[in-house]
Amino acid sequence: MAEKTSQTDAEPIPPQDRKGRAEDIVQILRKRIADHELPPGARLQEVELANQFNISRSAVREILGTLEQRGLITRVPNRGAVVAKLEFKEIYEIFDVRVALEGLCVREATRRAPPEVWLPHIERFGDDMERAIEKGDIARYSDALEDLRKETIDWADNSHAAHFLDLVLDKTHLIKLRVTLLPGRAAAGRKMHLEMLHFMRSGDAANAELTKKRIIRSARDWLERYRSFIL
Amino acid sequence: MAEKTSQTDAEPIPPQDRKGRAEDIVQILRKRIADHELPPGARLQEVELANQFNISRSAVREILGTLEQRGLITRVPNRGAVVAKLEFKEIYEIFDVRVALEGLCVREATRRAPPEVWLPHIERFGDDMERAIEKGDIARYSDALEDLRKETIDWADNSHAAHFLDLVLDKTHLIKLRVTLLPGRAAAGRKMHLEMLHFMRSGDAANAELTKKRIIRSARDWLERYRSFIL
DNA sequence: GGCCACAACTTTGTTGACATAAATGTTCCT
DNA sequence: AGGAACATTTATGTCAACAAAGTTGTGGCC
Repeated sequence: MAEKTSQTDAEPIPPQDRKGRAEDIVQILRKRIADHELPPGARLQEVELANQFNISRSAVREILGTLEQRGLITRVPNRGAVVAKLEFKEIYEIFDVRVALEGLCVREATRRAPPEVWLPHIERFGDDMERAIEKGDIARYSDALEDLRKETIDWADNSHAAHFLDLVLDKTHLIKLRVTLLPGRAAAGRKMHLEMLHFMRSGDAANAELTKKRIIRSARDWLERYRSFIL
Repeated sequence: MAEKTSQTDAEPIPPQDRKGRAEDIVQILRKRIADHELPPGARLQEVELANQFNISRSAVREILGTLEQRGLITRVPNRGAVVAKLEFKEIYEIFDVRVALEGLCVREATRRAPPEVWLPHIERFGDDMERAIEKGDIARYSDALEDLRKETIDWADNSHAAHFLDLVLDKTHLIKLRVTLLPGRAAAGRKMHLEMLHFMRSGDAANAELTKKRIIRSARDWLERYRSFIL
């Protein structure tokens, strides 16, 4: 076995910046788990992580604690931590929660933001995007979607909803991507999002919310239809 | 100063039951914080807690970590943990989240549970309860409400929604109680819940959901009106 | 040859000591 | 007296060693 697992970071060890560093490492691991770079079932060994990030075992332990709270890993006593598996049922649970919370965020964002906020997004989801999707440039759509989501949550100004959405989106990040990649999904999603954005622009919070809910439910239906492909 | 803060528990220290014990202590502290037995701003000192529960400081540390994740305490570096304060804004945020998630739970519970499940609750919220409330027996109403909430969440069968509701209800537990104690609120709440229960009994998930949402929004309005009393 | 028992090894759990930062108390100088 | 610098105290942050549990490998016995 190799002497040491590669150290991602070999800085001169800042003196008392432990706290912030731990926070950073949580983000890194969140991303790796969300992207399945650490796939479900993968073991997270304390000493290995300690070496990898050049931190002490107790720091690793604390980090594992927060990842456990977030539901990203499960710890079995005396056996360590593994990346949590996402049960089928959980996926549907999360869709329902997303319908509720993202709907809330769209509604509130529509109420709070000045209408012109949505103009750049309407532009971005327009004809150019339609052509890009037709050519298979799904990443562009996905990026636009992500930016819109961020801005919406920002304007919704509800830290609790934002936090909870953060938690569930970590778990279903990859599934969301895969659904977007399904043939025809991006085109359908673009159209509906454009519709939603027009409601937002005109300040029609109720219809914006309904449309967002329809979008998420529709994504769930696509997942259901193609589930053998995606899971 | 006293030698030792009183030990709540002086068992012979079970051998390797650390994990479960820590979990218990989290529940205890959750309750104490929710009830304001530990009021906002109260300090939680590590050694003190360690003595009180007869556990090691690192165990306390882990417990404080989970309480922090739950948003019940805030930790400032090198200064320790204090019970988190609930800002005005947060209360409104939580009401909105509750409308979304409890609405979801009522809808799904209505869909999943056999209708007769709600009969005992309808009974319980009936005329007897009306008279009890008139006589000022608010506790009885509050208990019935709590049982209904638990059964609803149970039948809704959405662990994510249940978890998130757990988190926010810890924070607003006391406020919820105080609103219930406002003159007239319990009577109004009873009536609306009875209405909701009839929808649930007849399997009308959509109207049950709408009614639940109306109930929570109404509670928010009461809070707003009497906020100088409650906060 | 299969299987149980035992032993070595690996990994997590726990404890206590030490380091460091903030708060408090004290002293000395103006 | 007032205040700044310093010392003390108190609590948290960090680390490394030790203990316990689990896993794996080996050997003997039937």
